[in-house]
Amino acid sequence: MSAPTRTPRSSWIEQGLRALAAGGPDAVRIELLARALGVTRGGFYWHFEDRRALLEEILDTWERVSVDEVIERIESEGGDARAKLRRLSALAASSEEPLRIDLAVRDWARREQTVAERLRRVDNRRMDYMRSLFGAFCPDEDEVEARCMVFYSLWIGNHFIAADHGTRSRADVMKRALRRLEAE
Amino acid sequence: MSAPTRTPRSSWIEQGLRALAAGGPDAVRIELLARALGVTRGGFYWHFEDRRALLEEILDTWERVSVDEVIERIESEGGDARAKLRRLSALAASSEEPLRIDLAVRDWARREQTVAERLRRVDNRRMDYMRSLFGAFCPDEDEVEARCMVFYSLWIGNHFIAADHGTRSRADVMKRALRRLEAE
DNA sequence: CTCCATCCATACAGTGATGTATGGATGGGA
DNA sequence: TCCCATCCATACATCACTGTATGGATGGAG
Repeated sequence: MSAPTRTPRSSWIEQGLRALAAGGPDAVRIELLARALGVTRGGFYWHFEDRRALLEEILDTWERVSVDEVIERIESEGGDARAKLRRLSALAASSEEPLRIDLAVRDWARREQTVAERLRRVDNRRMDYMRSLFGAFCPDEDEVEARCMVFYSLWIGNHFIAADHGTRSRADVMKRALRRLEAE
Repeated sequence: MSAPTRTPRSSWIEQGLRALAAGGPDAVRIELLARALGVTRGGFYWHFEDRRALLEEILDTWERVSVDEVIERIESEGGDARAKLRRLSALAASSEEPLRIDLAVRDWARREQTVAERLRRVDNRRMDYMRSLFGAFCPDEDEVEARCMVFYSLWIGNHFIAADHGTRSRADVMKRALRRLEAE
């Protein structure tokens, strides 16, 4: 062991994730990351082969974290399936960075096959978790699948849809939309 | 009148929309559009002030067309509200260019205020149309709003979500998810 | 046939990024 | 103390694109 690694690999990845969340993959520019980190690009090419390699690692960490992060956060507080679903929808309604990364990756996946595959793995794992929650109080498997899709679509759509709702707030509309998903 | 306008304004906009659909706003590069049109950038700057101006006009045409296009297509074939909703969901399930533009704009709007405002206008007009359809057989206004949100979220989410559904097809799951929206 | 609106090609200067090469700087371990 | 792993700065060549300037080309109107 030696030298306290001043701007380690992980710093570049973290900054890259921030850039991805803010402006999509095209905003992940080494020059800009370096400026944000207060250094020049000098060290970057010591850590990474090229920009492509950074993008890969950014996706690696996203894929590794984005499922566990969500599930652990929900599971940690206990409660029954309905309570967990309510917390999950509350989490999905927030606009924190992890969620913004999620949306950026989702758009990115539309034009890059490799990204699409990662997204598929993430979505499948999250779906599995949701299936377990809905399955806890809903016996019909087709119905469970449909509710998962509605739930997840609301989760995503909430952030991609810009409509107003008259006197109602978005939160109210979401509440009502989610309510019937909890039925027997 | 004179000269048959070989590569008119509209050609640049159309090509721009294609690029936007395929790769997002960052893919709308004048150089590339010119190459795709078989000309050089020479004529571009005769038609447009700069790249920004093209982007504006691309959004203008998208905003002008993307609502009417959808509604006219649904209304033209008649039927009752439920039939129209079924045709609307079928249309939303397709993966044609207009829809891909829609998704690209949706992501773009997350980082550009002016784009977000346009999207808001479009989403509000579409929501109004959906309200009229659900309102035709659903008396409770809060319920109408919730169903609109679920419907529209499925519409959008269907393309941003990459999950599999075991033995079921996505179409089956969507069908089941949409079914209960048609209830009294 | 000529003219003019319309459009195109080319050349140029400039910008902001990528990736490479090289010579440090820095600080903990031996 | 000095060595070496780790990281940084700088300079360079290159690329892709933007916007400007200018001199055509083209073809219908008159």
